[in-house]
Amino acid sequence: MTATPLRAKRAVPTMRDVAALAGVSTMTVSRTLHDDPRITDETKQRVRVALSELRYVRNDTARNLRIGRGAGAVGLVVGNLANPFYSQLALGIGEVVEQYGLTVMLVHASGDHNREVRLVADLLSRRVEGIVIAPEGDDHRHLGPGPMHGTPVVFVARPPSGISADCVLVDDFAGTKDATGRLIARGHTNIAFVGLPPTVWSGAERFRGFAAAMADAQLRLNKRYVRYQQSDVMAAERTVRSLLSLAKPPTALFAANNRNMIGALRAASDAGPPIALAGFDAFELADMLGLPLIVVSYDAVDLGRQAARLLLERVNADGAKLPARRVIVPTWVAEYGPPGGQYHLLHLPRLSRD
Amino acid sequence: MTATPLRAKRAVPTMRDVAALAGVSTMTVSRTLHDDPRITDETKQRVRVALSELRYVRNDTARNLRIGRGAGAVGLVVGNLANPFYSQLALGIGEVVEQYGLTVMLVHASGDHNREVRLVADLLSRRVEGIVIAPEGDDHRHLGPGPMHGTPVVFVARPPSGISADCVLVDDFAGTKDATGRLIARGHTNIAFVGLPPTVWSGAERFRGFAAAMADAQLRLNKRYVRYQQSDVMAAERTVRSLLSLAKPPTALFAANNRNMIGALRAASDAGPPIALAGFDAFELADMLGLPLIVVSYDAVDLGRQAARLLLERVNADGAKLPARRVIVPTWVAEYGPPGGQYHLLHLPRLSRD
DNA sequence: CTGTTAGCGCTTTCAC
DNA sequence: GTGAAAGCGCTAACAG
Repeated sequence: MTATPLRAKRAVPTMRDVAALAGVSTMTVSRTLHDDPRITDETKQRVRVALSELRYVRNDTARNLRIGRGAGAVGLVVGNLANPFYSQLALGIGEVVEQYGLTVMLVHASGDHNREVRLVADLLSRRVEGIVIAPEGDDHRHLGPGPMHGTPVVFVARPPSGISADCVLVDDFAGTKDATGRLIARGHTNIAFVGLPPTVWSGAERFRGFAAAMADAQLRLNKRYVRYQQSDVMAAERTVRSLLSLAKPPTALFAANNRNMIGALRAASDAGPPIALAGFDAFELADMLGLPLIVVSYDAVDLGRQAARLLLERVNADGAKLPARRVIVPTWVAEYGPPGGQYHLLHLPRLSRD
Repeated sequence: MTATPLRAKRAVPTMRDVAALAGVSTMTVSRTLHDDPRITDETKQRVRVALSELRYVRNDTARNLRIGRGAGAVGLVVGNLANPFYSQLALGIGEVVEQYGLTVMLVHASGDHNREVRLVADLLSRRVEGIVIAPEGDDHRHLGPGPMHGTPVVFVARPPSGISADCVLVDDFAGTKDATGRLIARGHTNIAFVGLPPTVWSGAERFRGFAAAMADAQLRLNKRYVRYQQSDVMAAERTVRSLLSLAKPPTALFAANNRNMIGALRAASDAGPPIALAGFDAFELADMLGLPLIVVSYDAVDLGRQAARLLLERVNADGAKLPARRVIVPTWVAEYGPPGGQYHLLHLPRLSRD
């Protein structure tokens, strides 16, 4: 009875194994893999047989170390993967970087600044070629050229503060102003704003757009109609419920993002004074709710693509100084209403009915 | 993986630089980083000053090579990141692997088998510690122990075919059977099935659950009510529209996934014979549509967690043979209806119950 | 045409 | 307590 060695931790074959089997040196194997024209076809053939015999897979970790590259990956730091914005972003980035033989290392900061700092350091020690980040907060020192040792960083959705870097932003201001203007055009004057924390850039910009539309129409902002909070469906629902129970409730509101809009929808679906809704971020089935709705959309996948392109330009620039660039992704506004077109009748009763 | 050469020769300091600055050897730097007790506190202090002076970041690529580890990452191969199932999966996996100091390398196969084969080979050459995959098709040879050289693989949502591997599945059969049973309990006998291609496992299982519920109720399957197609909203919409225009249209249908359900909703919202809807996969706002709806849900984040746990056990088992395991994630059924409870009156007029 | 040498940045081993 | 040497798997540079 022969003691068949338990194949414990069968090591992945290296170039040495292939070379030994083919009776050549490792360099010949390496050159065969790169299809170096100087190697004889017969030799190549022998090597290829050994390669497939052993099912050789090149160790890119070792290769990258030798050729002075990093991990051959770009880091993507997102806040909340459950938000479709981030999955679309990842999609767009992956699409572009893949064409350069790079992959995406995805990490999830969960909205925690300290965690983000740790994760960025971690990506750095893994020697990613660059980082795309939607940063938390407005302390971006850990993303500066010093700590990053020149590893390129592209900001998405928020501009860098205190440091200089490329960024790709959404046209938060214009989108919000446009949508708010449409509420006003429908005759609303008492419009609430269910906002994000004003410390986050998009929150501030969207509020600015809201305020600009109001000012253009010579409407004054009612402070009791302006609320801020973390992006959270339940919190938004409570906020909107409290708005609706005011002595003089607003007749319309602008929800500063997807999550707030969903919360507003839930609150508005309860019995209560009717309210017209507008908000930032498209969401599936918006058109199927049978409710009058104004939605600001943008192409998050394209935002990812653009961010990846900026990043790769910088990676390839090889230390040459490019000026910091800022790309603004456009928004558009969609309006949905009930199928019968009984918009005002059904949902804006203050305008034509009651 | 051969692509455009990227050369980014950034001047990240190495241990040699730190050692030189501190006037010690690289070993002392290494030991200081690991807080080796044999190094004097004064020496450590000197090294630490140099470390922070240069903002040293360890090169984990080199470290992993030396200590015989891979990339310190797990590969995640998904079909369609735009599907929330995959983002939730990524979330659960990230949550677990991060506790072991690993990151997630995310790649996107876009439903293309050949692409998937390439991407898996690529992850392998990057020496990921393991792979979680929701594979396309039923040819899983590229994921067998031979090509993978023993790199652990965990299948999600579909079981391995032709090879043995761990997998985490959704209880497609039970969920579908339960939901279909509820349609039957409401008096429906003419029930359509808007299915996935029967070649995908979850498609087959969901159909099996549907058929089992019908058989239990001694109802016969009407072939004209059973349709299959790619998971695509517009295709599903067309399919359901054609079902509704049959001489004798079904009074209810089961949509085999999220995408098909959305398509069915769109078709059913047109003028046409009313139809009761049931389907697989939760979706946001299901409860807000004001439509009678039966939805099969499951916890995709937890599915990711479980997959990651199986994978890590195998990674840590270090070659010891574990038997292939199969975890089934449970489903539950939620029923939604219009707020007024006028369920049948509004949407199932053919029924006289209640 | 093919092989040898050296070294990417780190850590294991052994010497002092 | 600290350092020198060797090598993880690969490839650039130079031999032959």
